[in-house]
Amino acid sequence: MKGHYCDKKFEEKDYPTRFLLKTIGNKFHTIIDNLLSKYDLTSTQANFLFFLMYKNPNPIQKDFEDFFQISHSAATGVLARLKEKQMVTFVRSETDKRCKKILICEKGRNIIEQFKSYSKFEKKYLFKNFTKEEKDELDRLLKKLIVNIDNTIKMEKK
Amino acid sequence: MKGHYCDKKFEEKDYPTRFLLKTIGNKFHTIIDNLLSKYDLTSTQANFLFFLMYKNPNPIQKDFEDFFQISHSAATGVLARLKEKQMVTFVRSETDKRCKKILICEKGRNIIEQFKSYSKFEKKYLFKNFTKEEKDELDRLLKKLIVNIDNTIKMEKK
DNA sequence: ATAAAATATGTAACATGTTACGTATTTTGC
DNA sequence: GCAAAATACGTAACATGTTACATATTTTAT
Repeated sequence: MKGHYCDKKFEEKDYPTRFLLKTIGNKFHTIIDNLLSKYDLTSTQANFLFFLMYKNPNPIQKDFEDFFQISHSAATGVLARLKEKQMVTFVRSETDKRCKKILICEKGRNIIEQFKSYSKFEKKYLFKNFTKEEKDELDRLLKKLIVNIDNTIKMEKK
Repeated sequence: MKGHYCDKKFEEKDYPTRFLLKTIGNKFHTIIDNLLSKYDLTSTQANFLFFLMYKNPNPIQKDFEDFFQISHSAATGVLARLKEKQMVTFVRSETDKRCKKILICEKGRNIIEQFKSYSKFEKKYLFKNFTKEEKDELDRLLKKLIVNIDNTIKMEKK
C-alpha cells in the first residue's frame, strides 16, 4: 500500500446506494434474459410486449418511450429487433403521418403465458423472503427517488 | 381497441418493481454522466476511480470485477477507456504474470474533490426528502434483493 | 395563410453490460 | 513431476442506453 493515496477518512459509505441500484439493474436484466432465452427474447423486448398486451394494445412508438422513460432512439432499436423477430409490425398512422403504429403479431402474442410464469418465478425466488409491507415500501422509496431525480433533471435544464 | 387482445385481468402490478429499478438505474447513470461531463468522465469511470482511491489503491483488474460485480469483459472496457484518458496505467504483475495491476495517474487523482462535491449533491437533491431511516431501509431491501438474485443464479447453474 | 415552433421518428457514434470462445499462467491431484 | 483444472485476461458479437444532428409532418401564432 506504501506510496498509494487512499483517503479512508472520506465520509461516503462503503457501498453507496447508487452502486446497489446499478448492480441490481444488471442482475435483474441478466437473470430474466437467461429465463427468456429459450423464447428468443430479451428482458427489454419482453417488457415491450408486456406493454403491448396489458397496457396499450394500440400504441405508437412514443407511447413506449413515455412508459419506459427511455429516449426515442432506444425505443427505435428495441422495436426494430422485435420486428426482425416477427413479434411486431409497423404501420404509418393515416391521421398523423409522423407516427409509427406498433402492432403485435401472433408470434408475439404467444408469449403471454411466459409472463404469468415469470410472475410466479419472481414471487418464489427473487422476492421470496419479502413481506408485502417490505415490497410496498421498496416501491414507495424507489418512486420517491425517481421523482427527486426527475425534479433535479428539470432544474438543471433551466 | 377493437380486435386487440389486452388481458386487463392479468394480476401483475401496474408498474412492476423491476421496471422501477431499471428506470432508476438509467436515470442515475444519466444524471451523473451529465454532472461529470465537464471532467471528461462517465459515471462508471468515476466509480472505478472511486474504488482506486478509497477502497483498494493497489488492485488488479479482477478486484474491480468483484467489487462492482461485473464481467471481466466489462471491466476490461472501462479500464481501457480510463487508460486512453491517461487516468490510469497498467503493469503486469511480476509475481503472477496473469494479473494486470492498475495504477492511478496524477490526472485521475485530481478527481477526488469531485467525489466530495457529488456526495453533497446527492444528499441535497437526489435523497433530499429521505430520512436516515428511509435511506437505510432502502439499502437493506436492495441488499436483500441482491442476495436473493445471487442465490437464484447459483441454483440455476446446478 | 404562412412562417415558426413543436412533435415523431431516423441514424450515427459512443459507453456499458452480457455470453462465448481463446490464450497464457498458475495450482492441483495422483 | 506432469497432466488437468482453475484463474486472469483478451477479443468478438450483440443488446440497450445515451446525446447530437437531421427530416418530415403537424400545430401555433400573428
